[in-house]
Amino acid sequence: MSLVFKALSDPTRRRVLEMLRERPMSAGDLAAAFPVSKPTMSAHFAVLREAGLIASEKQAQSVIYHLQMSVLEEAMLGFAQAFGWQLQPAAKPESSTD
Amino acid sequence: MSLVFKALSDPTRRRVLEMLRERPMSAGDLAAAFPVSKPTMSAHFAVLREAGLIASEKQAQSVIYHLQMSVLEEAMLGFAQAFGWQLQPAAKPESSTD
DNA sequence: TTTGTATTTAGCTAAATATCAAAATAGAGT
DNA sequence: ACTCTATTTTGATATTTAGCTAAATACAAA
Repeated sequence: MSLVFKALSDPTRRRVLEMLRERPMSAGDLAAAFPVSKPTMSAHFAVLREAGLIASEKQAQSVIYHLQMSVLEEAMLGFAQAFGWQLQPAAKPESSTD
Repeated sequence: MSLVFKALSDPTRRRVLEMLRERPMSAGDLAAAFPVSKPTMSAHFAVLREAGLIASEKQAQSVIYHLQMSVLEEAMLGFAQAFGWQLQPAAKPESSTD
């Protein structure tokens, strides 16, 4: 749980999670969306991975990251419970179905 | 929001919040519940205070801390919303009414 | 005003974190 | 076997963090 909150304490990493909520994305595509170097982004991915919040699969040269929604949910549920809140998990977002 | 998650990333600080959910407590009483020095606890209180999660009032020699539930709620609501969850806030816990 | 109790600040160390540029690795394609 | 592209690792530096002891502050009480 500490690892999850630590991971969430950085705005870049929170934004990465939000982006991955829409769809899986490659490390490069994610990195391109932020004003920091690719090695720095790689380190952020590592923090998220170690917290269990994202997972990766290799696809040709690329590394595709995807959100592990269940881990995020469990951490939030666990915490919410300690404060007597109820959290109802969500439907997946529509990937701009226009 | 980053400050809140940063504050929550330490188990001692999370436990402090849980204890303050039951009732306001003095710095000393809180400190006595953890196996670290009082200055260390004071630093934890400062982190929680800067995140807005607790507030203090002076009472004679003591400093009484209390939870700012609304700040915690708002941070959680904000985050939950970004992931499409619903969070319903809670009743205050019974302070062992036996 | 001296003493005692409660809490914080100061000053320190060790470990962790965030960032970068440069080098290394992994795969595909030529 | 090269060469390109994508990503991570390495090595360096700066900052932050968690912890400690000792000193300072705040207030009450004697």
